[in-house]
Amino acid sequence: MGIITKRSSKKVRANEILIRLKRLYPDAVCSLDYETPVQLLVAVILSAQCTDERVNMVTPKLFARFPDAIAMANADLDELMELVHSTGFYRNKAKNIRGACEMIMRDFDGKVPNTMDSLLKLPGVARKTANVVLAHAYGINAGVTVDTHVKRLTKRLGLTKFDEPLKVERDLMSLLPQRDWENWSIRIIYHGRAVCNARKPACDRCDLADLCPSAPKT
DNA sequence: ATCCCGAGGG
DNA sequence: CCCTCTGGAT
Repeated sequence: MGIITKRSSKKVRANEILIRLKRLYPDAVCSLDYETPVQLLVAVILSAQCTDERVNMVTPKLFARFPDAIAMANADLDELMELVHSTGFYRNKAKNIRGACEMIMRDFDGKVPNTMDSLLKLPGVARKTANVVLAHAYGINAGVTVDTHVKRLTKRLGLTKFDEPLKVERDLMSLLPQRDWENWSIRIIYHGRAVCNARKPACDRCDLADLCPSAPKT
C-alpha cells in the first residue's frame, strides 16, 4: 500500500471517529465556567494538571474578588495564591495569572490578544491554552487543543505516533477539517473522561472500538 | 529531563 | 504507595 493511500485511509477513519463523537456527545461544550475572555484565560491556566470541576470550584470566589484584568494585574500575590491553592501548582499559577494580566494591561490595551503569537508571549500560556482561548473567546480555529486526554486518545486511536503535543497537533490538523478542530478536542476529552481513561480504558463499552487499533479484537 | 503542586482514585 | 488530572517554563 502506498503512502498516499495509507494517509488518506487514516483521514477517512479520523473523520468517521469525528462523526461518532458528535453522535455520542451532541451537547459537548467547554466545561469551564467564565464570563469574559480574561476569565477564560485564567480558568485555562488554572486547569493545568487539574480537573475542570475543581477549577470551577475556585473561580466563583476568584472572579468575585478580581473580576477583570485590571484587578488581577494589581492583585496581592499571596491572596491570589490562597484563592487558587486547591488547583495545585498554585505559586506558578498565581504568578502567571498576575503576570499575564499585567502584560495584557501594559502591552495589549487591556484586552486578551486574539492571535497565537501574542497569546504565546503571556507567561504561563503555550499552544494548548492559546488554542482554547482563541476558539472559545474569539471563534478562531488556529490549531487543535492538545492536552493529556487528546494526546492519549489520538495515540491510542492510531492517528499519531508522537508524544510531543505539537507533533500530535500537526497530525490532527492534517486529518480533520479546520471547522471541527475545537469540537474534536472537546468531545475527545469527554470520551477520555467517560470511557477511554488513562488507567483502565473501557474498550468493552467503547463505541469507537471497531475503529481503534488499540482495542482488543473480539 | 525535571520542576512545580494539590486532590482524588486504586 | 503510585498514578492521573484539559501544562508550561527552565
